[in-house]
Amino acid sequence: MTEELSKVYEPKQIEALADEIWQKGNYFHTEPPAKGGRKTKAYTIVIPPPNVTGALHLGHAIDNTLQDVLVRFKRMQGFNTLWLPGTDHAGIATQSVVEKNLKAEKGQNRHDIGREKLVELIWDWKKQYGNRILEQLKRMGASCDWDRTRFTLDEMCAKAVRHTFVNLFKKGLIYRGKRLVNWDSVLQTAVSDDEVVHKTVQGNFWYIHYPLVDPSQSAAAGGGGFITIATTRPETMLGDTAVAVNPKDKRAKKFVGKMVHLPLTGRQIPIISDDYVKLGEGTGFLKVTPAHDPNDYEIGLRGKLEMINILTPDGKINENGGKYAGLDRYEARRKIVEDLKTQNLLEKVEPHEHEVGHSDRSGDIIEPYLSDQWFVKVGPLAKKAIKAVESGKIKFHPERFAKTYLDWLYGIRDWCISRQLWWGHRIPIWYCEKCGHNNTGIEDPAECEKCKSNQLRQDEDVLDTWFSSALWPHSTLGWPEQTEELKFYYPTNTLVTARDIITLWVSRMVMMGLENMGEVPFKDVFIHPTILDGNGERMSKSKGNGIDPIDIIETYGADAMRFSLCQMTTESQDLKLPVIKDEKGRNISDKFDIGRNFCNKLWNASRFAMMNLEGIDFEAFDVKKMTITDKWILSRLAQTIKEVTAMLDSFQISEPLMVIYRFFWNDLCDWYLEWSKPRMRDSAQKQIPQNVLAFVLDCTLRLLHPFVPFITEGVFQKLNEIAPKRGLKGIIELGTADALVIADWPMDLDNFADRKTEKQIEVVQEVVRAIREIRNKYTVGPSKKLTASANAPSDISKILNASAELVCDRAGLDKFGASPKEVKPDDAAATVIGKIQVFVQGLIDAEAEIQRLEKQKNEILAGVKSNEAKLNNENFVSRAKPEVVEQTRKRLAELKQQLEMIEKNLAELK
RNA sequence: GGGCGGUUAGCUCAGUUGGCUAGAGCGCCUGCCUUACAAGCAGGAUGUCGUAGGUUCGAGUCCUAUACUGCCCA
Repeated sequence: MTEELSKVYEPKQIEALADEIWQKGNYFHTEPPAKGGRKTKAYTIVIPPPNVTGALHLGHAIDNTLQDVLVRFKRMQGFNTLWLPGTDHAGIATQSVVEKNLKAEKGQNRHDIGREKLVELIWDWKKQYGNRILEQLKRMGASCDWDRTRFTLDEMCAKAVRHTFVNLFKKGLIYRGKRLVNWDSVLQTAVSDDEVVHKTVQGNFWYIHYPLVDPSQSAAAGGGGFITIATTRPETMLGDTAVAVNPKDKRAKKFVGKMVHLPLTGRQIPIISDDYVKLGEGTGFLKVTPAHDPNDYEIGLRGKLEMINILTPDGKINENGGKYAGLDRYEARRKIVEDLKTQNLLEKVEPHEHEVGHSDRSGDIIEPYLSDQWFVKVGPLAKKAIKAVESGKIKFHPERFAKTYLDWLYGIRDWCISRQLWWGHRIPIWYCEKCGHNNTGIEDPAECEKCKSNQLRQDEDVLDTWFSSALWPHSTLGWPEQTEELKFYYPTNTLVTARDIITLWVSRMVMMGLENMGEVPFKDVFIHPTILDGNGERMSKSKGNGIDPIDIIETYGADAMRFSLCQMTTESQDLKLPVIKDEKGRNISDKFDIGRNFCNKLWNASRFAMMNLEGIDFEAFDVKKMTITDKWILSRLAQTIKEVTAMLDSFQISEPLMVIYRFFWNDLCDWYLEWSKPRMRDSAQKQIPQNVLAFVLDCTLRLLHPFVPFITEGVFQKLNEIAPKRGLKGIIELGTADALVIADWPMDLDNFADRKTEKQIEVVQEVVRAIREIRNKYTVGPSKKLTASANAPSDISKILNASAELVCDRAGLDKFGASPKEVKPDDAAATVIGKIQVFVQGLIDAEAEIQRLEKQKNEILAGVKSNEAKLNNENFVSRAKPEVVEQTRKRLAELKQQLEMIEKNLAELK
């Protein structure tokens, strides 16, 4: 027996209830047909694996809510639906968390305890905290197949990584080379371009004289025996191997081929020409430090210059820096500037604001650093990835993001995949100490494949985390094994993510998916907005403007959070969420009110239904006894189902939700429920509205379930108890299900679409609203019954008279009637809507009435004028589409008629 | 420097291929504790659609320029 539902929506209770049902039924788990799973088409999403070190933030909340909406929608549509969860080992982030703890707790660094011990500690940490974020996702209602949870460092993924590396290496697509990388001197590792954040800092331009070896050259040109260069990093001069000028620079080009003394070093370096030097910028002379600047590096390659590395891995000057060796690079800068000054080689110092790369991880200034790294030659892979999008095999939603992806791939550079870390997939390369050969293999080699020596040393580095993330859609399904899962669920269908990792992750998954599987990893890429605070700034811990989704769930409920997030997810780029502090000092936002209010309304409408469905009997329903309101709500429902289904299929989120919202609130609650109240109390006719209501509510719950799963599941369970069989006998019967999560998505109800009935109800609603407006103007209390009548053309009068009861009920009348001959009673307030005049009796206050009518008159007059202006314009009449002209004529005629009626009423009052 | 967006009510946002008096939610004002819901009900007010040009019978919508703002890339 159903217990009374609580008066106010209590999210905690219903979340626990729904969660229990889902867990018991194991509904999120799925198997491919070959292993006994549903024999329908597959629908697959792989989660963008959150960082194991992370806690849930609103970015995750929206990303995963949207995935869940799609997954629940598809599951209900009958697809064999898999949402595969997991986390990412996040190389640097995780290692530095554990290193920090080690430092704080024991004062040790990683070298003190060694590689093996550190990795062990990180695994311990992962075991303890690694599932936290997944647990948080569960609280949001994420319907992932938790049995298939993966980790980028687990055995399955590691195997895929190993195979990929070996294959690419054997194809010659992985190579080792000296390259300039972004060097983090604190973490002592290369970091990728994406881990470098550029910040504007206040620095200087130091103008330095480089004396010419043969000063007569300069004298001939009227110079002082030196050239001047300007630099923001004077210490790098220790590694200069040339000075470059633009070949078109008339003033400077005569120096090309000459030599200058490099101050403080005793070296001589040539002056060369290179197009990179911009004309008319700076002094015209550019110092070239190929080992410590990316542009200089390119110049160095072109000019075959020597590359001198002057830094140690921890950011000090090395032995190539002569007497500055051993100094920290900034200490060296100071000393060098000082020395230049004493030698009279420093011309001037100018303050200069410029962009400097900082490490996202340590905050240290990034040094371009020449070192041995492993690279993927991405050219051939990128080509295929470009084609996949250009050919339409992969589609971005919104479309414009394809450009971000393509632009990046067009200009792609080789991908540095080695990281000087201990946490990650160790690079499977073994150097032969004897012959120097690089060995690799699926199995660890015991001897050099070339010289058979057993003196092998494995590369110390690990792979970039993105290397394993790039394999995510197929590695998690078992590749390189041809598992049933891989065969059935790959390629996946939709990838849902934010735009900031289109290049880093999306493109790499496409490249690797095509390489390993010969097939794209997914067909649709759904890019959703980024959540910002009220000032349009990204939320972050350091700014203190972040909202913790768990706080929102505690305060408003998970459904309310999901509703609000979905309601805000439009195609616009960003999503601003003004942040306020609650009484506990937590960051929240009143934007979540909308979700909470909606859930409360849904809860109460459901309570109403439960209270009124006592004794419902499917068999007692009789189609012939349906009234206009029944037909109307069914027609509205049919339209809603149609729109919502189409919109969800095209990755719209906010709009379908608002379509249901309006149907549920403005049609079902505001009108149908009210109109059905008296019928429900009448045992002779209650079976009709009861069955209609149970049916409509059920369908509404199904439509809403992807968005607000907990509350809909909870109500659905109650509905199962009180009205086990739902539908309209003789027309339609709803499939029953133990749980809403696996119930069928509402089918098309095209047979119920009834435009004529909807029109009739619209007329009734308009009349009711007109009467209510008058009631309000005259401040008539809700319990006071009034009498009203209407003058309307006979067809409309017929409709109104047929529905007089409906008008009376909603407008608070005891009597209502309409006819084409109806005249305004003397004591009546009057108003006009379209062709209808409505008279509300017993309410005459000439003053107020005149005021009201004057206002209405002015509104209509404005319409008359604008329409007249159009029709008086000959060009409009001759060039606009005939139907538009016709419409305008009709409209004008109607407005004029209304105006006439109002003026007549006014005249009578004056 | 290159690319992609945004600018519509006090706030957050809709506005499909140009076409009735530009919409929603929140907030605001008025009146209601009407036996599902005050997290509610009924009604109301609120906009020179960033600016300037242009195309068109007609522009929030298309084109050009410009301002402010955000993000990505170099």
